[in-house]
Amino acid sequence: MPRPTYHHGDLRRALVSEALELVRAGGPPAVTLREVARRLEVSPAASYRHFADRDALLADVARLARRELANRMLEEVARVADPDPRVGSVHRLLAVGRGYLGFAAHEPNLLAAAFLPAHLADGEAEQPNPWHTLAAALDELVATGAMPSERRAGAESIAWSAVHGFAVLRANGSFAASGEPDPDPERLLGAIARALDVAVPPA
Amino acid sequence: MPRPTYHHGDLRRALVSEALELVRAGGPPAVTLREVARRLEVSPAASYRHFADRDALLADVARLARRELANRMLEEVARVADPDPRVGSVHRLLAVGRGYLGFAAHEPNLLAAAFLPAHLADGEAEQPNPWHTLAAALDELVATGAMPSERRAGAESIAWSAVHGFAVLRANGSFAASGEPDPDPERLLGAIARALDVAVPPA
DNA sequence: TGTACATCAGTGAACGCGCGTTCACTGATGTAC
DNA sequence: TGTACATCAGTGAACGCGCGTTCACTGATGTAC
Repeated sequence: MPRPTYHHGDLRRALVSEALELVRAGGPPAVTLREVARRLEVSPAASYRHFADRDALLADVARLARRELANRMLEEVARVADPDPRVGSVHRLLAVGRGYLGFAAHEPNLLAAAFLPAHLADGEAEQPNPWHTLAAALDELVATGAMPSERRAGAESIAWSAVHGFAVLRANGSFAASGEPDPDPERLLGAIARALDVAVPPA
Repeated sequence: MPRPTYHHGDLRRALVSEALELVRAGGPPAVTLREVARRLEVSPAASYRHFADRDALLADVARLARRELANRMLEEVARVADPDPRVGSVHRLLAVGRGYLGFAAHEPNLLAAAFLPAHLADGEAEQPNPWHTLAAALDELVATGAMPSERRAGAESIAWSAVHGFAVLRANGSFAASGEPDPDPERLLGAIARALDVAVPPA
């Protein structure tokens, strides 16, 4: 059935979300303007009414992917209910990492897309933002005394590296190929806490 | 000047090494059979005398990249001269990580290529091998008492994740984009040691 | 040492493909009066 | 409320491109006698 009207209504949004589906299934290289148009039953030239070129479309996909990642992290954080501020702050840090790893496990291609270039307009900030979510959790650790303040500087890059590397290596099958078939994400989170001198309270 | 003889002499090796140069400059997608042939001044069909298809060529490139990575790690390990076995074992672990990070910094595209699928024949093992190099360093730590043996299980995935994530995030500009412009690799290595409960002796 | 011939490693032309992008166009929408 | 017209968001055909791969071929090499 052809769409009822000549005009689509919300083609821009439809293009981005169809592109996101293609990424989900086949990674960024799977996004072609022609395939997106085909799925939307629209001519290949139609997308040029809304995006300058393929890269501009992908940039929007990347933003969406980053937003989904950050949301996933925040959901996991919101789950933490411990009333003690210090204990809670530790569990919130772990939750941030857990959200990242969970997202990566369910949507490996979306994680890859999140690292595509951004095309941000000047002064524009992405909200919510994975990096800031991590930074906030680390700040809270210092505030509650769960992490020594000397460990704060550069802590983002340590935590992020560990979690990201784990996600990538698991996704591309490197662990499996190396005889470490299925490493435990919780163990990695514990290792990160140790690296930051954060004492993990018993759950 | 056309090559002196109709036959090339060692086209297979030439194909792989030219492909490796293309990867070095532009990553795996930059490898096309036609471009490789062009640079070697050989017809596009010539490569089919030596490789079943493009993937088979890339698989060989991947092996070479892995070997270069492992060699870089081993070079760094060989630099460690500390006579004390315990102290030496710690420095050798750090050297393994330093080799990985150095390789990644100098050849980001080769690191990516190292993770392409392998096409290993049955029972064939790659030697030297990045994973085994890391595993050996960890074994040595336990043997010298520098790392508690309870930390040994799963230690590869922790160390590898941190180092790989750091390499990838630095290469794709994520740190820079997040306001952490230039995190210190040595700091990361220290964090890994802490995560594994390895006491780092003063250098 | 010389010749016949099988094998090997190249050639060059062609195939079909899907892509991004441009172009002149047209149908639908919305605004001014 | 109705009509004229500008604007907007699509169409469809075409462009040029570079790719992987196949095919019948041919020049060079090496082996048997």
